[in-house]
Amino acid sequence: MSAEKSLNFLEEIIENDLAAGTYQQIHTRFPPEPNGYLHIGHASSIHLNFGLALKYNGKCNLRFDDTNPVTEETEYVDSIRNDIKWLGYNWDNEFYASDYFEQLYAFAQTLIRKGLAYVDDSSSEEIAASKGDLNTPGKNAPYRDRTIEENLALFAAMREGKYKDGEKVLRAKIDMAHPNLLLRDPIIYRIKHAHHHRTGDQWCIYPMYDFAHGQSDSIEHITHSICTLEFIHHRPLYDWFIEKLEIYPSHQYEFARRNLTYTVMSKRKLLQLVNEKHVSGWDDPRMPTISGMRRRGYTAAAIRNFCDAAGIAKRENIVDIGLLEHFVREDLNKTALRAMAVLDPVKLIITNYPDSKTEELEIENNPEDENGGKRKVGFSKELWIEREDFMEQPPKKFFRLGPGLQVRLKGAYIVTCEDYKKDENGNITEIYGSYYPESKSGQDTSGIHVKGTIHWVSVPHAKQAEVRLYDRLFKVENPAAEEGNFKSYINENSLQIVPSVQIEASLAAAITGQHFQFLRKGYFTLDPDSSETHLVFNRTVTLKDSWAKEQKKA
RNA sequence: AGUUCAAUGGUGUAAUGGUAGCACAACUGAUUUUGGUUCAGUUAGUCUAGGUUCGAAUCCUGGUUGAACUACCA
Repeated sequence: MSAEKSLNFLEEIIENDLAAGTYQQIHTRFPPEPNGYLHIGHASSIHLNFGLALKYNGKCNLRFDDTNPVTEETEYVDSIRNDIKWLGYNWDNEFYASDYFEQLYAFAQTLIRKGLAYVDDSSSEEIAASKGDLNTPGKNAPYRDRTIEENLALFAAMREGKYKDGEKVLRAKIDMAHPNLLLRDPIIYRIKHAHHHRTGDQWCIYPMYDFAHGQSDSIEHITHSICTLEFIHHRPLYDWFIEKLEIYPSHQYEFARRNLTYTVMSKRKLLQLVNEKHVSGWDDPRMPTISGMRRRGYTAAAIRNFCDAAGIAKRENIVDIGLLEHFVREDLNKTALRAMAVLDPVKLIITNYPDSKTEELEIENNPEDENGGKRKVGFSKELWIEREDFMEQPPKKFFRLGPGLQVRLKGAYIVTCEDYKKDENGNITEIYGSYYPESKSGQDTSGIHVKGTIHWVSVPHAKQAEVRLYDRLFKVENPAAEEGNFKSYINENSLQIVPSVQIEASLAAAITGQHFQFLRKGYFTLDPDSSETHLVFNRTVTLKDSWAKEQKKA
């Protein structure tokens, strides 16, 4: 009965391939370079590659594209593995491009033997100069016509470490006048006397991306090699190597990378934010990294649902961060335990409640979950309530406290505001009200109906915690597209620390990564910075607030 | 300027020559012991000019706009 979900262009290609019998089983791969942390864009690619394998009963490899020893580190490998698992995916095989260095070397020799590759002694500058430009064909290098034997010997000498970095390169012999600059005799091997995170000092020559990626796909019999749009110009080269090497014909398909409003996504820019201390690290809760979002309190399910809803296509895009937040709220609404916390406290004194009396009230943990159970919350004469829940001169539709106004205290009683006290600066210091004993939650016989319910924390029962409120990292929707440096658009108020928030006692038992909804205030999670004596909560996302909207209009 | 790719409500994404749909956002209203949730509803779109066709978002041609490509990065 359910409406059939439409296919994206890759699913269509796959279904056609499967139907035509081109493949019995599809095989995809997620191929990160271990030179940084994964972000929401990678999540999109992970969800795509692993999701396709799952949907079509295929396989998906994790392959680290580690062909540049100077940028890659084991630390990144570990974080990438961890993030993928956290997102809920398991790879069929874990491979490294560096596993294939010997094979890749042999492929290069094959190309030389076919007269399709040569060693070039030109400097980097000379190569760039002879490359031509978008409108000018390039010129052949003087070393282009060396004999096969000479090339073989020189390439072997390169491997043996006879030359310094930059002294020689191996180039594919294609066409220096090709309109696609990438086919103007691309460099396929370069000399780097550098320590590799896995192969150590075994090699001093390393294959370039173009000479490693397609061949790695081919070695692994990847059927659908999915990458982002900027590699579209590489596809002819990808195909050329496979054709000339006569190896398993993997195919490359490109989709548009996922951009989000109010953030940046390029690794280079994210690295700058980290290095220049605009954020506390890769896992700063404001970062669009998987680790940052996890710390912020986003759930893996929310991220997966987001990726699913946003879909994929081939056009440039920038998705509203609000869509991600929607799925975070949707997931957390179903699962997060409710609790009460007063961020900006002011005291409410219930004048007709006995001085020494306290009560243990039972309040539901999650109204969305019938089996969620209840918790005990202490109640007494003096309560903390939110400063913004009281107004001296309340407007028409203000359903909170003000002189003469009535509200229900969540899970407790209905109170009427009678009086309030101010200091010499006009700040409210105390609010006084009286309660109706017969209006107790769950056994209300008062017959009174109130429009508003507010949260509260009993003063003698309260614990304290630090709360970190996050706003968007940038002031503009698309910082990367703005004039000038993207960093000039950083929102300097993206982190607001509230050092002492009044929380209900049950929150003292919170554990890192646990999700809560602080009633009426938003979703929060315990930050790893917390200790036994000092609790720190991150605000994951606010609740939707139609009152705030109403006020904005006024 | 060359090459390549793309263009559907504010945003993202469907419709595969035959009723332009879905989600988010926005806006109404109802329900609500969270101004949350839930429910009902409203607004809003095929870049442009031609062509093919009984019929075009879809195919063709021109234009416009955007993106990518000139790293010994991936």
